[in-house]
Amino acid sequence: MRPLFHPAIEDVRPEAILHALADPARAAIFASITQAGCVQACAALASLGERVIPKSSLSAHFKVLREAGLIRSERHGVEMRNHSRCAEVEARFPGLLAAILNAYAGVKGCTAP
Amino acid sequence: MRPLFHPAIEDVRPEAILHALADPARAAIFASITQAGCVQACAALASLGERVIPKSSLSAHFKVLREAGLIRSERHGVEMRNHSRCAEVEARFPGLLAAILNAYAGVKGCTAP
DNA sequence: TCCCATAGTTCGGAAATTCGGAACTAACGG
DNA sequence: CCGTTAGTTCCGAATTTCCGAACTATGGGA
Repeated sequence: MRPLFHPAIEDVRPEAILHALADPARAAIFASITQAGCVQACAALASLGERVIPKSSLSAHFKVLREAGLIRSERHGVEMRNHSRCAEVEARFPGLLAAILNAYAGVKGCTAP
Repeated sequence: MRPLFHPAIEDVRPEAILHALADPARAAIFASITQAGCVQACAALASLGERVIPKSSLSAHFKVLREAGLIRSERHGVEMRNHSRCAEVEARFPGLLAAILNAYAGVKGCTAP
């Protein structure tokens, strides 16, 4: 259980970000973290949609987001605090995150009957 | 060899777009088509980077881009003409494509020593 | 008309990813 | 020291991706 790897912002690659956010579950997690500013990790996000995400999958999702450079995670007692790195990413790839989150937000409601 | 399936713009999902463009090769193909306005398909794009892409993979890439709603392909004699649907996508997801292509464009040169 | 060349597509199996349950580890609180 | 909470790791099953080989479609001669 090493100190968790976070890429430097200049090592962040666009394909990693797109891949990370190409999964609606991960995008929802990231959107939630970004909106809240700081969320107490996994347990709090286990059921964002209607689907319950198993712990192991959730852990993997956080790892993908972390290694893509989208979030920063640090242990705080028993739990994990996740911060969005959106300011850094915004500086490097202007408009990217806003456009992606916006795109998802736009279709969320369209699934209604 | 059916008439090729293209989703209606309102059926286009953000996750499909992100997934399609999360592959640098596909992103490069899409960028090329978008910049040129209309490109004579596969053969013309077989070696965008340093890597030669086999025909079957190229065909699969075009299929992914097409089914994500990013391009429109139509047969024109022996070859295929591919058009970017960026105007439609822009109307549905404002700023998305520009931000993504911009992000890729920004790091392309950073790989220099 | 028949055959060839060009441009893509489909098939099929190997390689790489993803998913999720079970077991494991870390950090407190009695 | 034991139990509980919060996450991580392991590993097998299911899915996806990759690419060579075979196939299909279209146009141009001879």
